[in-house]
Amino acid sequence: MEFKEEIVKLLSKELNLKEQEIKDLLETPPDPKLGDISLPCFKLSNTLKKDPKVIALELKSKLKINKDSIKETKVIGSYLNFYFNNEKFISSTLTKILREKGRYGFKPKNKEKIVIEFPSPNTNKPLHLGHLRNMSLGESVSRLLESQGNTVFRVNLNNDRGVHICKSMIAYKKWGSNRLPDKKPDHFVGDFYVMFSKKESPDLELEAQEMLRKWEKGDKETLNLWKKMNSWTLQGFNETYKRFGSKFDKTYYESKIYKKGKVLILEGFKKGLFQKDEKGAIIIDLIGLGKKVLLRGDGTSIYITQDLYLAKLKYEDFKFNKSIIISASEQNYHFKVLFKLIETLKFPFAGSCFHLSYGMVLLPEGRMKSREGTVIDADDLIDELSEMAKKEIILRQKATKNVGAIAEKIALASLKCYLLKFTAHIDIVFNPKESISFEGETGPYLLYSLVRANKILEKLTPSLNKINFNLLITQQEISLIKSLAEFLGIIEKSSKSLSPHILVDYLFKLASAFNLFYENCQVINAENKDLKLARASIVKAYNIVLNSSLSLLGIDIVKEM
RNA sequence: GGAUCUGUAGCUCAGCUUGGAUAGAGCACCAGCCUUCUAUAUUAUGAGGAGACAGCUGGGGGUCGGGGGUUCAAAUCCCCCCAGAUCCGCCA
Repeated sequence: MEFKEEIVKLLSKELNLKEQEIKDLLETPPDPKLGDISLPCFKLSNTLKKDPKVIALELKSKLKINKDSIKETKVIGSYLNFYFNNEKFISSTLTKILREKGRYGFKPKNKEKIVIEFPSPNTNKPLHLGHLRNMSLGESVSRLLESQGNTVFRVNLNNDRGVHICKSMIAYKKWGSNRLPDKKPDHFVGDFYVMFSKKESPDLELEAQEMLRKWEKGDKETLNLWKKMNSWTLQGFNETYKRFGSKFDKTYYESKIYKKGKVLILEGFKKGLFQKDEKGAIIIDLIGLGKKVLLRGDGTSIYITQDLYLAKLKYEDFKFNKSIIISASEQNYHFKVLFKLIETLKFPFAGSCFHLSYGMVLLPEGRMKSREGTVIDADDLIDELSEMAKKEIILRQKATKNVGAIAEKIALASLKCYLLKFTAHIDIVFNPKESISFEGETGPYLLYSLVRANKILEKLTPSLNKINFNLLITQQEISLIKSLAEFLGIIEKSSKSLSPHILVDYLFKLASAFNLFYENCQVINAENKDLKLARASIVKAYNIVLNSSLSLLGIDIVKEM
């Protein structure tokens, strides 16, 4: 990075532009033969009124470069290209990584406080594959934000009341014969939801609505059943959260807050921000978003009412600078309305809310539907992947100890990596077989390359003060080191744009650079001791960056596989 | 009908915010590349095991959905059209 800074400073003197403006102009050439950093001169030609080629040539002759860090400059086409002094670049990059270790790429604490809400499930059925995408994003985005110095609060909302909850309850009441769960308790509850849906009729629907009224009136029998079944579901959720590595700083319950949004709407109505329609409901006419009911004619609240209150509650609890909600793209419209409402009410956090929307996770067979029971259950899927990993390990006759524990880690790595490697907002088709393959752009591929690196480090420990970096001259060594240096820009970009896929994408490139190095440059059997140590320092640097990265993705590493 | 998103290699996707050098990966396909031990009458061949643990190289394959526009320059910006997904509920 200091190389780039140096170029920026030199150029800003010659071009009479701000450093940031220069920085934005600079790019990385598509081919290393074209240099390490390049300045396209097309835009400059607009203001300087000269042929871009001429500008590049003039700059080249004017610049007083320090040969110590920039080996040479070349004009190719209308580009002015800078070539780093490799020796200097290598030693400064590796020294930095080996010194900073796990802090490499991380920034010191700032004052930014960010609340991130996920996965906010309904408590009438177990977590499914969609929730896993939600949770993978939630955890990795949280960690990425923390890596850049922000303080992050993870919060979860249990949607634990409403007609959908009553449906599971009705089915249990009718056909459950008061049984206790004989399986994972959230699955037990979910079975009754599916049962209800399969037998759904207008009468049953009415019964569910009637039960909701009883619940809201505080009917004891209904409340007891609700408490019992909800505690089963939540207990099951907690097991899954633990297995998947999700933790929350605070959990909200819809049942406790669903009435409280009312006041906010009524206040807004008094201020004349909202209208009443002919049925007495309070509505708002949002330009471009249509008319939206905020409070029913009978005075009861709806989804948007509660979400408005929750937004305010989160602000009161955490005084955040930024609030992120992770939910499926189906809800894009809902959150647009919510944020518009927050603006209309002029809440102090207006403009600081962000919906991180993710696309649906489809199966090769099509969309999952929980009411039809065609959902991919989260626990079952992890079990299945774990089993597949186990078979693979046994097939390869490796890791005879702890096969189960290793298989579980591989399964989770496969899953998380697959769910994070795509841009969040697109729909994806989940392919279990592809996700767990040991080849290709997969979690196991990354884990495996880390294992390889670690096996070398078990036999050789580089010590910083004895390394002769000048011995590192092969193409594979240099390109791996350049790739390691890119981590700084990647972690920043990935965090800033809330896009773990940028990091994942980079890791595949990095791992592939490492594999090339591994193939071509012997470490343990290197010609002499100095080269051995120098190369081991690259391996160590790789180990550091990959460890950090996997951790940022919420992926646990393995020692062997 | 309206809104949002998506369309890039046979398949799955990056790249689009901020327009720049031959449009990149992975999978699949084709052609290749280590050392050593064991089995085989021998050669061709090649099965199984081991290694710093399952690696690598090259190749073919593209109307960047279609059309128009802006620009010195468009996958990227603007407009129109086509196809798919989602939403448009006093459900959550």
